[in-house]
Amino acid sequence: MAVDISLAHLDRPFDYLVAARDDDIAAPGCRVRVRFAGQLVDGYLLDRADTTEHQGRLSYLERVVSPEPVLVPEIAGLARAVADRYAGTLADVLRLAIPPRHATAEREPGPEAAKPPETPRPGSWARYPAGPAFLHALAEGRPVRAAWSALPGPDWPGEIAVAAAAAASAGRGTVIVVPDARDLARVAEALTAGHVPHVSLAADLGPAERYRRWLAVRRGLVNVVAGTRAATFAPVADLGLVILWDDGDDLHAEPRAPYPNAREVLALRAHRANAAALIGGFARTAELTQLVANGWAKPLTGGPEALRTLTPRVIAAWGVTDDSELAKDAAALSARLPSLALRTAREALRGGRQPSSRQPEPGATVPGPVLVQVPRRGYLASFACDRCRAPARCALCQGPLQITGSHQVPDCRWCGALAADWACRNCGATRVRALVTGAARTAEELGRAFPGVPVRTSGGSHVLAAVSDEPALVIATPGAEPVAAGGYAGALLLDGWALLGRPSLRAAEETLRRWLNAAALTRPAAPVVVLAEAGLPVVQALIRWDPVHFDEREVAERAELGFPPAVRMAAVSGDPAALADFLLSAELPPAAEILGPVPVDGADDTERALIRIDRHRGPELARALHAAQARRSARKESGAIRVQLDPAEVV
DNA sequence: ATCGTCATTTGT
DNA sequence: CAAATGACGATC
Repeated sequence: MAVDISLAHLDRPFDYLVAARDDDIAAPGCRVRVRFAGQLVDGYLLDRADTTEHQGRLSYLERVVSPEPVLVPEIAGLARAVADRYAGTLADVLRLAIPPRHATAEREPGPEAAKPPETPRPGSWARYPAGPAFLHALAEGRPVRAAWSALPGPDWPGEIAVAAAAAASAGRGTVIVVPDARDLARVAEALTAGHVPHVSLAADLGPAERYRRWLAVRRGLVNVVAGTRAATFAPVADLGLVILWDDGDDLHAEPRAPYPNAREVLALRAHRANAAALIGGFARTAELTQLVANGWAKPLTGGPEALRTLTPRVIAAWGVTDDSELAKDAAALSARLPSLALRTAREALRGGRQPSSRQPEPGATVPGPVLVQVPRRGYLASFACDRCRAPARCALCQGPLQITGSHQVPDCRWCGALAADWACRNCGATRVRALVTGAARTAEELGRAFPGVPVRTSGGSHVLAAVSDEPALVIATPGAEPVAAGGYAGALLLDGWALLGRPSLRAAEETLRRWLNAAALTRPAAPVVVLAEAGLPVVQALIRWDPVHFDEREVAERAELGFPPAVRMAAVSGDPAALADFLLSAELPPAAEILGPVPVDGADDTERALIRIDRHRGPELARALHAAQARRSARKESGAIRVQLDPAEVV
């Protein structure tokens, strides 16, 4: 059996005797209680056997908590593999995988088994040249794996539903994971509309309802599950397909140990279960690009005709050679809203003519709501030239500037150099300004610029799911953009600097992801103004709606620099003495490179080291880190050390 | 938390 | 030299 103790040196099965009275209910997978080192602890029965390797005396199981076999073999194996991948313990992963028991829900018989749907029609998958073949493979139960670049527009939940129906028509189950509750509602609605029997495992269900639905899945009464990241481990019977939407969203990263990411777990799960996979979104991640490069997944992208007709018309606020807009904006700059953006919004709101050289869609001139994407509150203020608003960067290392504590002079976030006699490399001005652009202030300013137009806001604790087709300004932070019933008539992406200026390895990729996600909500050929320079590769990728090539370049660059996903990184943190001891005693593979340790900002007495190793030696590194944790926990050494593989932010 | 093992101390 | 004590490590 597996005991529920997350100490690395106890992360292995223990043998117990089963009393005669428990013999018929003690089935593999059920919850049990045992005396372990004097204490009563919970655990899961992994297996029954007639013999033991153990030399000493065996204890009896204290009791069988419930005969319900909640830990099915597929998940037991997956959880072990995830623990190994992330240098964590099985107990920690099982806490993420299996919901708390609810005895009342367990006694209920559950719903009747649903009958599988017919093979679905391809529908909007027909717009993808490889779409019909992909569905055909699913309906035949073949383990096809797709890196999906979804076409812009509202059809993706329906496409997910069709894929799940295709797998179901082959008698196979599907796990669908989306970032948040609003996406989940869309997918659940599409499944219902497509007559695909399913359960939705939302995070906000009460414990009873959550366990009731989860049990219906475990008991094989439903075989399509949609949910947020906790659904990654849903014990779907005869898994045939895993689906992950918007795999770059940081909500897919589990914040509890051992910090697994839904994409990695689902890819591992599909691989182990010989199931198909559909992973993607409007954007691409470096990790998914890597899976394509390895040959694990094949690209599934829209046809050129579909791309041409469906994508918005993206306009960068500043062209590389075009100073005329910049000159016009000189006055408007103080208001942070370039005249092009205001003009575009005005035309979209009242249904004006589109200044397009291409054939405008008839719908594009119909008035409608305009989406305005603004930076999330609490972003680190980034700095820009006071005159031309080019990002202010360190003269020595090109790092981003910041203002800390009492200093009036900005310093570099990367190398720490003071930017005392800073001069703009673009225009020569010597003053910097902080770009503090909160949603509330932008809303206020836009409201004044468009008297009589309703202003709706979505973000933070107040998130709108949808807005009507009436002309309105819809101000939203990234990830909180409401869906407009008939698509937005236009969009303004105002957070370019704040996003691109973030001191993160993923800044460009993440910026493109947020832009594409917002731009995908517009009508075909609707104008989208992005406040960034047209010459930047990330802006070009948006204009051409080509996240794949952008990301391929990104991955190649990261490989040259020795950044993930070309290498595997581990972050190890804790108090300085414990960390030093850990790093010294850990028998890391010789190829591992230790960076740091350095103090962690904002935490007293905590340091962090990064460990870098070739991607193929990831398993070795994880094993060594787990062994080092085991050594520490066996010696009851004080001061916890946190080990995190693939840390999200490697600055 | 509790138990067993093994080295060390203590009592004859 | 045997019994008592205690440190340590494993934990079924």
